Amino acid sequence: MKFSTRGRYGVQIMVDLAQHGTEGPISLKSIADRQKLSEHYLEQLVPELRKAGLVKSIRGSQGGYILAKKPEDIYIGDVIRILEGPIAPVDCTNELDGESCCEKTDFCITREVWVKVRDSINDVVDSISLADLLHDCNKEDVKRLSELFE
Amino acid sequence: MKFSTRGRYGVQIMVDLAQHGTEGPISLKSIADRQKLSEHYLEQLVPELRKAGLVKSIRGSQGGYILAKKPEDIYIGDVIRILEGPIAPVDCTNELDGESCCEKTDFCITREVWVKVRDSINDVVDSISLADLLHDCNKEDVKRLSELFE
DNA sequence: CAAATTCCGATTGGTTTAGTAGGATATTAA
DNA sequence: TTAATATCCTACTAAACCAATCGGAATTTG
Repeated sequence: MKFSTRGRYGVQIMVDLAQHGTEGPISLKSIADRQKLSEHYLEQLVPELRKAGLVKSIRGSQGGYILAKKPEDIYIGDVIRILEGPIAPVDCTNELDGESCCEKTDFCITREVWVKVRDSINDVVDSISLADLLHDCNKEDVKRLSELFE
Repeated sequence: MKFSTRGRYGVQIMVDLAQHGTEGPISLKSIADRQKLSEHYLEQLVPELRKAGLVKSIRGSQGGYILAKKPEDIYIGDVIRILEGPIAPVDCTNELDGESCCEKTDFCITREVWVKVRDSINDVVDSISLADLLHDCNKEDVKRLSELFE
């Protein structure tokens, strides 16, 4: 029960863009350097965020990416679902009715568990915006930075 | 973000045992037949549930498995964690402090997301007992059975 | 003893994951 | 106009993981 690197790196990319977005387009290279990730691998992920309308790209020299919306309007759930596909702890929770997948078992008694888990995860990630994360991050940054001088 | 078959089958096994547990030891073969699963594969899973104290085994002819506790005292979360390992959407949420894994990123801003997801999943699966599932199942069974005669 | 059953370790085929390789296209700056 | 910097795009690959299978050994009942 793990998120893959796609969702994790995706959130890191968005946070990085939010933190540096005031400085004009941010190149993948600079994100990869800061976050210690493979630039080439990120190249596979960011276009999907672009196609989904979460970031905009500027090609060519001095180009890069910027957020397509305010951090307040970008939810972590969207980032994760774009890169990982729908959040569904088991496949049959994706379907509208549980009929087609569950004829094997006793009327799919266990389905209730997976549906509740699915809804709970989606509720959490859909309740956290990029702005929420940044806000906490800044407070944390200040705290840790000040600790360095104690 | 999926549970593997280990957790899913594990819950199915426990539900099956709860449904038929009054009839003495239940063989894996009968569970595998009812749930349409590979008996040999289940053989890998059930011993782990036994070692964890969730089921008891009776060896030899006419042997099988029975629940080791009342269905009210068996929580789905335990079944899943025994078979899948700790529920942690990313690895670093397993650690007591986020220090050792997160030096790469900007003070691990994103960790907050994964911690909340982890806690939310655990809360859900730890709030559902085997008895809860059985209760819902029986109502559903009755409803569906009656629909067959309409 | 024969059948049924749990128990145990090794192996396998397939899929997924995380990344690499190599280049095409677009833009800027010198 | 040319060199440098970027995004963009399609393949490919090595390693890990998953789901299951295989082949038996040990235990108990009838």
